[in-house]
Amino acid sequence: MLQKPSIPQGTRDFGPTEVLQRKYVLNCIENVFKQAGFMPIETPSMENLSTLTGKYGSEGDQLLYKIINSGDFMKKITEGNDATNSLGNLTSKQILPLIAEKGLRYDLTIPFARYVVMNRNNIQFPFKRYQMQPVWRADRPQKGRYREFWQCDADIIGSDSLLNEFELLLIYDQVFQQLNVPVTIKINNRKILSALAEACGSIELLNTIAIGIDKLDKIGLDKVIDELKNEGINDQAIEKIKAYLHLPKRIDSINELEHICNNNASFVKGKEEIEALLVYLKNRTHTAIEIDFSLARGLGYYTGTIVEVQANAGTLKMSIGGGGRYDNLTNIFGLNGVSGVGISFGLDRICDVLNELNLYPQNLNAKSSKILFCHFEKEGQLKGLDYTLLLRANGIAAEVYPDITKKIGKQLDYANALNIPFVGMIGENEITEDKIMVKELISGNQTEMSISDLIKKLGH
RNA sequence: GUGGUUUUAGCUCAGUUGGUUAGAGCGCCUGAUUGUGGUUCAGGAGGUCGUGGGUUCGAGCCCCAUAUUCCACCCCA
Repeated sequence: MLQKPSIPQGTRDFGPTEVLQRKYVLNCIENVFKQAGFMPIETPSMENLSTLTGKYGSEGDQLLYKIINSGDFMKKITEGNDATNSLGNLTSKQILPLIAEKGLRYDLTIPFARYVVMNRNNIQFPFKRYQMQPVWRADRPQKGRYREFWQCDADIIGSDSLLNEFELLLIYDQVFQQLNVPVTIKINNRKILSALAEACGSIELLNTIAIGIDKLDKIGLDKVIDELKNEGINDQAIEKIKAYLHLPKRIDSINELEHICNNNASFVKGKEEIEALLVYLKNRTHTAIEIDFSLARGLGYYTGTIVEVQANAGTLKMSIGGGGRYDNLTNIFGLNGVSGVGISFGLDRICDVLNELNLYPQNLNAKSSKILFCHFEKEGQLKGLDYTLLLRANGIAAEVYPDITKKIGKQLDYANALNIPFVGMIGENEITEDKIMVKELISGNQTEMSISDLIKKLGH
């Protein structure tokens, strides 16, 4: 049965060019991570569902890919007393834990927290780790949004110091400078948002308010206010939020905030943290850093500094990186009093931006082979093979045209298509003279030379 | 998860109110050039029209289902 091949929605194949482009970005990020003293770890693609569920909010749980149990996965259901009758009455939510106990990881932070708790006795704190691996989300795909994508995370866990925040911002600064991507780094502090929520009546409102004001740049002030009213925020609180959102994106605004938030405890702490971070940042970074009190970020576990990176050029409006401080992430796994802070690079979106802005180095997809040996019969091919091995032994990448053909044009086409700069032609004359006709494809110039001269020519 | 959109040759796309054998450009192959490519000229191959049903004498075109693409929500890297 002939079947048209396809891949699942939201996944992609990467050809040689794309893989090389992705590796270029990965290398850049990894080098900066290493230079800043971070050590690599890797965790499995799948985690126990109990590790993943409930960590990303109810929305997040729905986006988790679940892995159906091996073997007779219906056993636990059919074993029930009134099994056959009740099966139809069970909801998906009730059936799920009976048939699936593993899921694909949704991000790298939760698996990291799990790793830290499991290895706490072998870890030297503060622990600086980086991790570059794919993650999966059962989201509906669109531009810049995939079901399988890579994150590159760096986290420092086991230290409260705001120096860590600074180090991570510096990593953003350096990576995007090296990649030549103009970006804006936005920072805020969850404690300021908590202070606002408290001033509006209750800390319970934090999530509602955060989600609302996070949309400010996208839908505008009026619509944000409308949404918050619909969520049941009272008029007095609305006035406070309005005043909050009217503040210019500058650190000076913090003084106005003091009044809006009644200078409550959360506010005082948040202000302290932001100001301490600014001391570190002063004159030490090149990227535009924006204090944006409307930045909220979705993931629920952040408790202090939050950060998000957006490209200033190109059409991608979504963030290409983000992170923040989480004080209690390891608590859920039974380890208290360990604070961490981390950032993440969205590899796929960064690659999308580089692609659109044409920021990849020119010769990235050039084949490493310097020369292709062409020939007309078996004898020439064998000669070319010996030359190839000799060149490789001298550290020069080379290859032989694999098929025997009289058509030299075809062999030249091949070299052209693959950006191999030289061809070495070996026919009857060359064999008897023990020479190679070396042609440079760009200029079309060709000269006959011995293999030792060729090694010298391509040697450096 | 909600609403819309896309799918026709290897690629980018035409295809009229349903009507003979579904087209173009680029690419590919062959030859002019039996040992010299990127130019030119001549010729050629390649399509179950995303998939499965239905309506019709007749469907690329109309209807239903499904997959996929992109977009807006939701949310997020």
